[in-house]
Parts: sequence; structure tokens; C-alpha cells
Amino acid sequence: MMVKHTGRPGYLQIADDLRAQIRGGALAPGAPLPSTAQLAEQYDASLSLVKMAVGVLRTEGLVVGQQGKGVFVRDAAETPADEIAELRAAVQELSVRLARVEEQLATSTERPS
Amino acid sequence: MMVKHTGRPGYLQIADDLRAQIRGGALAPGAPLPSTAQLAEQYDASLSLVKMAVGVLRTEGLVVGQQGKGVFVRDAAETPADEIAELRAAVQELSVRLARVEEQLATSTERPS
DNA sequence: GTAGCCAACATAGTTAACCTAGTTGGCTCA
DNA sequence: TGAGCCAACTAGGTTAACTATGTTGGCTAC
Repeated sequence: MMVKHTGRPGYLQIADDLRAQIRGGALAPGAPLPSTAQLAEQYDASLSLVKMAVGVLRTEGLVVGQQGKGVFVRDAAETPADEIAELRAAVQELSVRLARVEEQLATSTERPS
Repeated sequence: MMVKHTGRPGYLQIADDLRAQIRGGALAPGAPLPSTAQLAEQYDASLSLVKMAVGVLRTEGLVVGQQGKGVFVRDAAETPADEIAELRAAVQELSVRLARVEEQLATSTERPS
């Protein structure tokens, strides 16, 4: 696998990168993503990680998989959630981080007696 | 794996059911989902399927997992309509929480130990 | 020539195993 | 008593193997 020093899970890093490529136009609507095997080699990741990353993008509605053919970028028209997906991912990550910090803070500031 | 014998994948059926429970109020905001082991037994499914189902809900932002504690229904679960408004509200809330945490952090570090 | 088969490729779903790491409550021992 | 360790929970991440199924292009047999 690659850049892990960020603590962000590998499959989310891959999803982030693909999402950025879609948002940036490097992967245009209708265009196919590289195959699972190609992505695995490209990111030096296991097939499992790539499948999980694609699964995230599928759940977000950014891409649509067609069995036997490939995974294709959805049209911006039919994905009013493309920009939202990115924001939602960011907000969710912030929520997790904040929840962790709050918890840590709550336990460390418990009043003695 | 013993879920319905429809064409719908098992992990999506589990995610659907949990989502319905959240939307229906059976799982209130802040409430914890049953543990993955309990869900696996409850749905007579493998741990893998349950983890995938929870992963979908996490990606959707319906729940937030806290390592070591559980998976909890998010407060924003009742905002189905305008996703942008939802995200704006989420950002607003995160800002407030972050400000409060930073405040507490600053005061608590004035006196180490 | 062409109809049909078939191998190679693709996504998708499922399961299991192993590891990391945070939480909690109880037990032991000084 | 109480401080600290420890066992049993918890979610999360990673990998691998197997199956199912759809697509495509080439080869073969007629």
C-alpha cells in the first residue's frame, strides 16, 4: 500500500484520490475508471482495498458499476450529490475526529471530587 | 447469511433494515446500534456482511462509529430533504463544538497535570 | 461466411482470518 | 483503601480466497 503516514485508511485515500480526479475532470462523466486490477497496481494496494474504495464511491453515487464492463463516472446531471458527497465525506471525518477529541477532553477534565 | 432470497445483496438488505429503523425512530439519534456480533446473530449473517452494512451507513453519514464503544445514530439522521442545508448545519455544529473544545483545551493546558 | 462456443476479462458478493486499537469493569496486590 | 493491571468486550483496517455473473473477442467447425 502507499502513503499511510497520514493515518487515514488506505481505502479512503484511494477513494479520495479517485473522487478528486472525478471532480477535477481527469475522469470525465461517462468515462470508465481503470479496472480493479489496474487500480490495485497503480496505487500499490491490494484488490480488497480497491474494491472497498470503489464501493465507497458507489455508495456516494459518484460512479456506477456495470458487471462485466467496468465502473463509470456518472453524469453530473444525474448526480446532484457529487459535490455534496465530497462535503459529506469531509464533514463525517471531522465529526469522527471531533467526537474523539471531545471524549478525550471529557475524561481528562473530570472534576476530582 | 439467511436474509431474503431477493436479488438484493445481503449487506444492502441489512443496511436497508437498519436505515429504516433509524428513519422510523426505532433507533433514536444518539442511540447505539447493537454490536456487530449481535447484529450478525440477529440477521443470521456473517460478521463481514454486518461490517459492510455498517460501512454503508457510515458512508451515508447516518451513523458514526466510535472505536471501543459502539456505532451511534447521528443527530442529523432526521434531515432527509435538503442535503446542502444539512451539510451547512453540520458544518455550523462542528464549528461550535470545535470552538468549545479548543476553549477547554486552552484552559486545561494552562495548568499541566 | 457465419453461427456458436469458449477463454479471458470485468464487476460484484460472500466469507474468514488476522491485526490494531479504544473502552470498561473486575480482580489482585501492595 | 486504592492503584494498577488485565481480560473481555468494542469498532476498524487489511488481505485473501472463492463464487457468481456479465461482456467481449477470437477461434473453430460446419
